[in-house]
Amino acid sequence: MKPRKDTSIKDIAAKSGFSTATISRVLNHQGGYSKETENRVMNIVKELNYSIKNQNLQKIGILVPDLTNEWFAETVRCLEEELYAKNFHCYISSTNEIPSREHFCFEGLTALKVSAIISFLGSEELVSLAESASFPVLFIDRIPQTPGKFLCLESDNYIGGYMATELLIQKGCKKILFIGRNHHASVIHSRQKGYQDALKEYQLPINPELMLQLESPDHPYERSRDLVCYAIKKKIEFDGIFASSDLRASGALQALKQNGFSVPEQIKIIGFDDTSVCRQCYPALSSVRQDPLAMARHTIELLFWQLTQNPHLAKHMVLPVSIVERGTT
Amino acid sequence: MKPRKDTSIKDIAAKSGFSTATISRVLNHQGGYSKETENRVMNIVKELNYSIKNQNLQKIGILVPDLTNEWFAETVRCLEEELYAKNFHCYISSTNEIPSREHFCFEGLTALKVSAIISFLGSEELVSLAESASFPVLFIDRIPQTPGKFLCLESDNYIGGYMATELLIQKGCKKILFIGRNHHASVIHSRQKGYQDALKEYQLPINPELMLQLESPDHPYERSRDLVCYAIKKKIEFDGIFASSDLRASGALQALKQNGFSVPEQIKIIGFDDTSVCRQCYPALSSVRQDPLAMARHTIELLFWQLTQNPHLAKHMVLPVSIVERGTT
DNA sequence: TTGAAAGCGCTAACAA
DNA sequence: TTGTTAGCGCTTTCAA
Repeated sequence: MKPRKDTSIKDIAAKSGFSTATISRVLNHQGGYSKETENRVMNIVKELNYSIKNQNLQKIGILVPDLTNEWFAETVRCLEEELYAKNFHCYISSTNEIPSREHFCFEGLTALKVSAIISFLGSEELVSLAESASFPVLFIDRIPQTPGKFLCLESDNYIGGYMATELLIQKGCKKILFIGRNHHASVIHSRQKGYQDALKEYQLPINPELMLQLESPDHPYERSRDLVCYAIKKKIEFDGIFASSDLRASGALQALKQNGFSVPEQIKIIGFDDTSVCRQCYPALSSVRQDPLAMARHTIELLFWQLTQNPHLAKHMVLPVSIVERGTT
Repeated sequence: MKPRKDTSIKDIAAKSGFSTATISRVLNHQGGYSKETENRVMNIVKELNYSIKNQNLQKIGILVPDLTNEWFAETVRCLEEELYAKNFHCYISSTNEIPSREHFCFEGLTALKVSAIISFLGSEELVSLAESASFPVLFIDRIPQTPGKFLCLESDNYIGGYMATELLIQKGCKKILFIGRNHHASVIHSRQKGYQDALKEYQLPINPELMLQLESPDHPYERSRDLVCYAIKKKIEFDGIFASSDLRASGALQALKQNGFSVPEQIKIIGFDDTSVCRQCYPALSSVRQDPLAMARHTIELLFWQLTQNPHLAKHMVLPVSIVERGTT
């Protein structure tokens, strides 16, 4: 920690002999100066340790609900890599799943003068903030309920839910438990819709007793385990479980083991996201994979299309998912 | 996404009848105006959708090596909560464990005109960047090798390593495998030193063959599992494992199960960090707990002390760790 | 390719 | 409590 007073472009101008205008041009890569001038200026910039504070970096804000969720963390990481390759800085802000925090975080990113925000949240609040922003907002994963006006990108959660359920049915399951979460986010609803439609398609009854909902996003493993234990205690019968996330599936698996059920012989399980926990369970957990890297690449592609071509672009893109079968099915 | 041209405080001044100076004061919460003025101004600010872009928010940068590591993600989350309570915005930047990215990320945060940076990285590079910064940098977890000049905060990794090893010894282990990582970070070295000193204290031999090092931070579970499988194949004998992280411990546990060893009867295991994976293993994993919330609280306390009192404060703080015993010991 | 000078948006000193 | 005014740091225009 050094100077109290920051060096300004005036200092660089003085030391280099150029005018502040030239320094400004060089720092903003605007062109209209010689290579030699650039070198001289940049050397003095380093020498004086110019704060960069005012340099116009390319900035992207990333808004997430929860970084302790591995799928978010991994997708953010992929986004960072893609953005780094284009020399964009990215700044992450997390609401920690607190809705009232969304406004605060969005304003925080806005204050950075970012070129765009990539939002993993699509609440009404955020849609309204995005509408009045002077830069594009791209929604991914939890997209708005009416995606019409914005760039939106999501995995095919509906088909994922359908395929997961279909797999369990094809393996002989007749009574499939669904573990969801009470939340307005689009992703959970789509997965549950896929589950219900698969049951219908195979002429199995849709039993509300078999659709369990967690109340909070915290401790998905423990809450899900307890929920399944409770279902067993209540003598609810089932021979398959489709959980809306891997951690919930893993908790369910634990509940079954504790109660002496054999997996996959008596009861089969499949999760969603294909995160690392799948490979750490025993038996290893089957899951619906949504690829973080593919998600990140398409996001950045859309974003740069937006930034460079069409400032009023609206588009809704759906990425395919795939089944990864392991020991629990 | 709306206006091409941002509204400025001039617009608000015109519309409200006040001068730009008053608007500036209100926006920066500097006081010296009536409650009524504030309300009038803030209403027009909302009405005109003033960009906030220039509003002087209180900003803190957080620099982390890897957000997919649960301990980092959880500690960052706690930091965010503490900072939110003080109305500070925080901006997270991750190097994704790539050393050459440190400069890029630090500059990115500097460009935001943050009041301070909290860094989970303490490399030479960062020390040099911190020295020439015009704001305080607080190092936590992976603190610099010569912490003298800065605010530094870490868990007692040495004692943690010592206690973990001691616990295994007291439970009867004579040949304890250590799983570390080839990295200059202070934390791993301290844990390994604690391991070695505990062995010495109990007059057990320090066998280099029993100290395994992972080469990369990626896939700790898989790499650790493979490493232990390899050790078993090579007929290296051991009856206890101290792993320098929970995921490495979990991978080791998996390797033992695959090879037909019973845990904790034949071989005991303990990890480090006490992350959620400990409760998801079977048997549940014992671990050395370093509390994310305590870490965050002390960090913020030190930081605000620095920001409000002494601008040239240097201090090295060490937080206690505790053993959490579960099924693997 | 460069500089002088004007301008923009914001802050701070001072006066009322 | 508020406005006037000067000033700061940066960008942009215009002329050379």
